[in-house]
Amino acid sequence: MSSLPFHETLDLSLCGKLGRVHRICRQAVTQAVEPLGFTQPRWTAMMHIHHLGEGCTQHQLACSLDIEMPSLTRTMKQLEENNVIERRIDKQDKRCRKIYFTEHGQAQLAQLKMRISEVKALLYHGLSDDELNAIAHALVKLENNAQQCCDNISENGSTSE
Amino acid sequence: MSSLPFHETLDLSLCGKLGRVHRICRQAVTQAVEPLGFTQPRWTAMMHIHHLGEGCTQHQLACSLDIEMPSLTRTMKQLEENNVIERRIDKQDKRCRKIYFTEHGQAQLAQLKMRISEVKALLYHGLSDDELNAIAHALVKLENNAQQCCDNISENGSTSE
DNA sequence: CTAGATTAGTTAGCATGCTAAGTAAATGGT
DNA sequence: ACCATTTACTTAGCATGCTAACTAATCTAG
Repeated sequence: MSSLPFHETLDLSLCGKLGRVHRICRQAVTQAVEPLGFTQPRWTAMMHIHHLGEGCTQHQLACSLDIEMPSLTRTMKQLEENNVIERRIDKQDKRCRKIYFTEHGQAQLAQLKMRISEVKALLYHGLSDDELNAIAHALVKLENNAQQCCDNISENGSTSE
Repeated sequence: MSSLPFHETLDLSLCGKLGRVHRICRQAVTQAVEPLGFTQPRWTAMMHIHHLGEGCTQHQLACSLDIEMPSLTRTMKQLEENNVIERRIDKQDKRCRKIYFTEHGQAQLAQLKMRISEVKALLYHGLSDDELNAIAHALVKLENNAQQCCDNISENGSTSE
């Protein structure tokens, strides 16, 4: 059963497996950081803000997170309500809202980084760097193929001649 | 940038990458079968019913799909409304609803199988069997690690002594 | 300088996973 | 035989992604 080649295994659950692993990994991290008041989209946003640097715009953050603006808007509101970030309208470009950590947010970030690295160690346990790299590259290929797939279909879908 | 080892790449998006690839793959398949009236949960369910054999129960199907019953209930209703399946209460055990394809459903299934195998070929383009197997095994490990992670936390969370 | 296009962000509402809590049937202990 | 538990399924409502359509600010032509 479990010795089937990958493409056979996935015959019935192509996307399913990815989705399932995604959900369960998300849950693992979420459980670890829940006591701090963070859900997955919130902690992910925190880490990316940290990475981009304070003062980044929501647009930059959405690109970094690879999600759409409306998805981000919701998370930003929550983080603001929880008093971990604040958004200040840019003086130069009044459309932009730049993101900063509050003092409380800084402290939370430090906690987050610790907990996340702990969970990450658990998740990656028994997986060599080679395996991790293999997954990463295969995922990138899959993503690109799927992207092309979508593009082709949407082109041919409307202008079919 | 893209030459970072996997664990570095994922530092900021641990679950994110999986989720993204999942979403884009799902979209690729969905676009292909949309003309037939199937969304991802619907076509996946169709394939699994086919695999389990007509007459399977919703519970069996949910296990096969690895989703919860309420998620399945919604999909079953939709498939029934679209006249591709019907559910008959089991004579032996009146709690169970056994699933059968309608005639229309049989025809749709044949169409589905064709389209899906086409998309699958596109998605797997450029990925060797070795790579696919590597991904599959790594995903299984990740899933198991995450599962243990969740279990540990929920144990220690409440009975902490 | 003003009209139209672009860009940043929001709001509204859909899709699909989930959990919690309900119903109805089957099962099991006394 | 009857009450408690378990099982199959449903309903209600949350979480987090999305798209479509909006506002407000900026940019670009003329």
